[in-house]
Amino acid sequence: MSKITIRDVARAAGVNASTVSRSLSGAYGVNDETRKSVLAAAAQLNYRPNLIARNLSTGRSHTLALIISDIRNPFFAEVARGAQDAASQRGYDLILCNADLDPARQMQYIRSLNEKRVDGIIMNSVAALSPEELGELPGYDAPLVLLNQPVGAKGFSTIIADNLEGGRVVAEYLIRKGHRSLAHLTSTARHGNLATRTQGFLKEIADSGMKISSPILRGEQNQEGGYLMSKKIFAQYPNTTAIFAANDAIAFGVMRAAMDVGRGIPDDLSLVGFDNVDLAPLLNLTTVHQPKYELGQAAVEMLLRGVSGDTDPEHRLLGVRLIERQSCRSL
Amino acid sequence: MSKITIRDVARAAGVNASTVSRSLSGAYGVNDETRKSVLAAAAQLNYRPNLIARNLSTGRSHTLALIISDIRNPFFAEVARGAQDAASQRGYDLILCNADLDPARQMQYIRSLNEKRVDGIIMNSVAALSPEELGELPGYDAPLVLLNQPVGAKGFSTIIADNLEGGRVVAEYLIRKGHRSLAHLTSTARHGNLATRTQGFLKEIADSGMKISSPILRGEQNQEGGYLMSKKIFAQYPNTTAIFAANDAIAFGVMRAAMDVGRGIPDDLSLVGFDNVDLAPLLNLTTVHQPKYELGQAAVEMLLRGVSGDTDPEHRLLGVRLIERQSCRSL
DNA sequence: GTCTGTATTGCAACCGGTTGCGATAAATAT
DNA sequence: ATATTTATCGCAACCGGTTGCAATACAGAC
Repeated sequence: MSKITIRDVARAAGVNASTVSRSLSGAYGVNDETRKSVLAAAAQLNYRPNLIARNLSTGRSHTLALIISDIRNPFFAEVARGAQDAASQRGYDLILCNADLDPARQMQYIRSLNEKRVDGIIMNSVAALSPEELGELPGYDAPLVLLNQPVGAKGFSTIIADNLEGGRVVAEYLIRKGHRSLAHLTSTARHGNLATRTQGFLKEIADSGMKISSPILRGEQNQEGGYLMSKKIFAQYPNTTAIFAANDAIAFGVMRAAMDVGRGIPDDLSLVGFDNVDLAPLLNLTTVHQPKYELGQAAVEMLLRGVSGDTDPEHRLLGVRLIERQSCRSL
Repeated sequence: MSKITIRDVARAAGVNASTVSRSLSGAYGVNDETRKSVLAAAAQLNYRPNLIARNLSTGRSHTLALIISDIRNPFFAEVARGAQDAASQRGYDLILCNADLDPARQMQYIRSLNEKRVDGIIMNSVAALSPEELGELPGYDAPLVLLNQPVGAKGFSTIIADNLEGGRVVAEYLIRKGHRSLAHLTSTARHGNLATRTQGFLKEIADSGMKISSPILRGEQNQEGGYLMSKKIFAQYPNTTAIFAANDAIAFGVMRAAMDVGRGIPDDLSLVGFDNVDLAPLLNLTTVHQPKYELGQAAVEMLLRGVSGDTDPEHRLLGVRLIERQSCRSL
């Protein structure tokens, strides 16, 4: 169809291709009248620039990429939306990549996206990468912003919510409510994000100076995992009065398990989640709100700062806050 | 960094750039030994092909795009995941676009994606487009697959779940359970997808030959909308025994409203949703399952069939099924 | 009237691949 | 031994833009 090139327009307007290019880009150095006639010719022919050609000569693709584990996780959906909005607003497109926490696939995406000359990449969960893989990262051109990565000395920009503070406020809240037999449901300690919440939680308990029990269980970080871990808690620590789930998905699993065994929330069990996903309000779950949309948005901003030449890494820590609903009671 | 071009490799291997190109692409017509040495030189120099350059000469970008309203809608997240998996498997990347049902933004994306020479576009909800905008669509190069679009004579491929049948089975189910005072909560009749569910629902009621009331309320197609419409139902049609929500989000709003006024589900009110999103099982919502992942997957397959030259439009209707949980009771 | 300065536009190279065609050499046919 | 086929590889154009530099024209300055 539209195989009209800049030279076709040039011929129609009776000028050189370079003049057309300059007219279209609004560059200084072209007479107003010629520009008018060029634009007219372009409109007349229904000319559409070929951005691939432009990208080749300018070296920028005006495309960013987001590598996450799974877009079906509402947390990432919200991040993706923030990122796409920010990108779109600045004239960039966003490529979506689901890597399922598989390091090999993450690296595969990194490689192919670099060959495609994307202008920047936002990547989640580098924690699972091997040292060799991490070492490979700086060899690529596209600037990288690490999402949900604790500040490291890796030379990359990072952005993350304040998980430490988040864990802390949960402990503070539950203690204030009079709970002394807590339990914490989380995932592998290698998952830095969740591990930091655990740290903040335990530190506040220790700092309180009170005698508080808080066994930690580890399982899958989803509903199913929460369900299974809860069952263990009910069996092994039957007098637990409050559970801190490391994310809302786990908390939902706790709810299901509690329903199964006839324990009501909050009457027979208090529960706090983390993330504040869309369903948390519906299920009346008290949880810690993470600024998910803002995470995606800010990640893009940092990336584009990197694109325009600013190269020294930046680290942002976004605030969190406890959203109190009706899943906890005072003892 | 990696500004090593195919000519650098050529120089290192002592051959012409064209030979390098052929060696790399595995094309017929290059001696095994020279290929070996070319590959060795490429590896040695850590050569990475520039796909932008390749795209320019071959005319394909190996990139697809998905235009939806909002990725935060779990329905679209699932579709997106299916689409991205299918694309990735075939060596394509997927650009994500959120257009919020805004026709102007949809068209803006279409235009810019075409300038970027994407190889195909999957688009949701063309219903809102004006006739002029619809008329503009065929002027573009990238093949288009319309998602959730009733089969039309527009010359585009379409893919959609069987909403008519979905609406029908809900009516059949509720009637069989003994309900005679129904209510249907949906959105604007201009939304084709939901409208078709309504059609199927009403037709089955009519076909049943029984005396059944079923007022229809229209509002926003989200939790908030469901909440508000439920309140109206409770006020205006207090003896309604069952509600058919046109999607799960609306149904969740109904749940919240019911909780507010102290009506239990299913004891005091039966409820059926549509979509079977992730949380439906958790909330015990009986609903109609749509093959969301498969919709995205199949859309990509259709698109790639179009890319390889097959141009006649194809229409796929994917089956749905009622998932019975505990949100309805028999009267 | 000549000189210098500025605005406008064209020329041609370049971005980094791909590919049709021709040249060369080696292999096979006659 | 010569003619013809076949395999391999280089040359150069091409994809469709961008951009540094030179050329031209026209202005005002002297």
